[in-house]
Amino acid sequence: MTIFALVDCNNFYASCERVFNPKLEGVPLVVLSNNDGCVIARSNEAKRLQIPLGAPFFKWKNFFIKNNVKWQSSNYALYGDLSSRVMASLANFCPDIEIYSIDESFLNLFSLNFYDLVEYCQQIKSAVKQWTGIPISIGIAPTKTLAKVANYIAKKETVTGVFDLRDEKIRERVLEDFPIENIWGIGRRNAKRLKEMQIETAKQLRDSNAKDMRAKFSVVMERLIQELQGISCLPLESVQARKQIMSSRSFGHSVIKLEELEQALSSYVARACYKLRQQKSRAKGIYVFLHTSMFNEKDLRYANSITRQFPESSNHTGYIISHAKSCLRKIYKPGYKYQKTGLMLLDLIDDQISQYDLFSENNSIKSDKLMQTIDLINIKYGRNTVFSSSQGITQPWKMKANFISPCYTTRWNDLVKVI
DNA sequence: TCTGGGGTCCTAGGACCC
DNA sequence: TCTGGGGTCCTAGGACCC
Repeated sequence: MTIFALVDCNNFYASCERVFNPKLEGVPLVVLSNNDGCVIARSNEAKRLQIPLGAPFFKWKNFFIKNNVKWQSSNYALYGDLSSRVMASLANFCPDIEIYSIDESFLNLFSLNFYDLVEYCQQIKSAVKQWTGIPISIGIAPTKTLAKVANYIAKKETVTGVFDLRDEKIRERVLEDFPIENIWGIGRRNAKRLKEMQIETAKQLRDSNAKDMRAKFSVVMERLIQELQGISCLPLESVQARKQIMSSRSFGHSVIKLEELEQALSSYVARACYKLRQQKSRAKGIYVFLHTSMFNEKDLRYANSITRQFPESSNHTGYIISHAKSCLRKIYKPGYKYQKTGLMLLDLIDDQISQYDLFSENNSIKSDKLMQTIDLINIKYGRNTVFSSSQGITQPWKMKANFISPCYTTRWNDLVKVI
């Protein structure tokens, strides 16, 4: 049996910015994507001003100034650190936890059912606020999909920030008013198809024939319908190693030269390989892509990609950089204004079971030690204290982040001083 | 000047095998 | 007139999520 709680941090990135900067409290606040491109998070005040998610900064800047909207570049070091603090706090209350994203967790509260769960969740909420400064909302229900619905209601319609959807009568009333496009797992495409079939509310979808819907859509839709009926199909999942690791960034300015593309790509490889080693995997292949801007109508466009298998699996930054660069040279064409390059590490396997190439001259034990040492130095003294020379020194292609907050919790020099 | 960066799962269809 | 019946693996593409 299961009783799920979905814990969701309210306006997470915006809330993180407020934790150490009280001036941002009570005013409309937005957080910008990499390169200060578009809005990716909004405080409630900003939502009330109808600023849409994805609003391009350069088009909205005047509006922001006029309406006294504050903005910040995104600061993932800060958000990642506050996220792990929130998750650690939650684990204190319920060890049965699945960290679903940077700002969401599912808890299985079944073994705590002897408590009044609504009251228990309110305790969780105030403890997390007190320990981390982050406001959260909690939805309780017998399935994950319903817990998502409950969370939605908790955010919109309650003062307490906790909503319980276990009671069938309450569920009936809520699902009746709940539009299908707000259901977890129904995207724009399927919402449109469902509406064409006169299915517009969660209740109508729940009462449709699951088997028929499976034939029309897929097994995903069948499971979703059962979840709405209160039959749990999606279990709490433990943390699994990623099956692929991606790293890419848009450039601060367009890039034409191959050498600069190589530097950028090498930096992304270094980042991806670090993540790869952290999850104790090796990659057997790589996918490299580059493209020009998709919005620019004046300049010539070009996009290409390439996939390559390695002769032996690896998590060695230097080895993978050399493959990535040779892939890049294959697809690079001079004369274009490139906007982005990146890579995906493919076919990841456990580093314990990897086979070394019998005929390779690489001394893997030695290079493993080297990588471990580099990682340790960079964890202790900050990212990129030691890096590969092919990443370049000046890095003219680097992203813009003109409005970034200090790394209050992860960099000694950025600690808040109390005077 | 200027528009993010990651991920997952499922299905259909082709190649190949016995 | 009239094509066997399984099975696996791989890939591309679609749909969705935060």
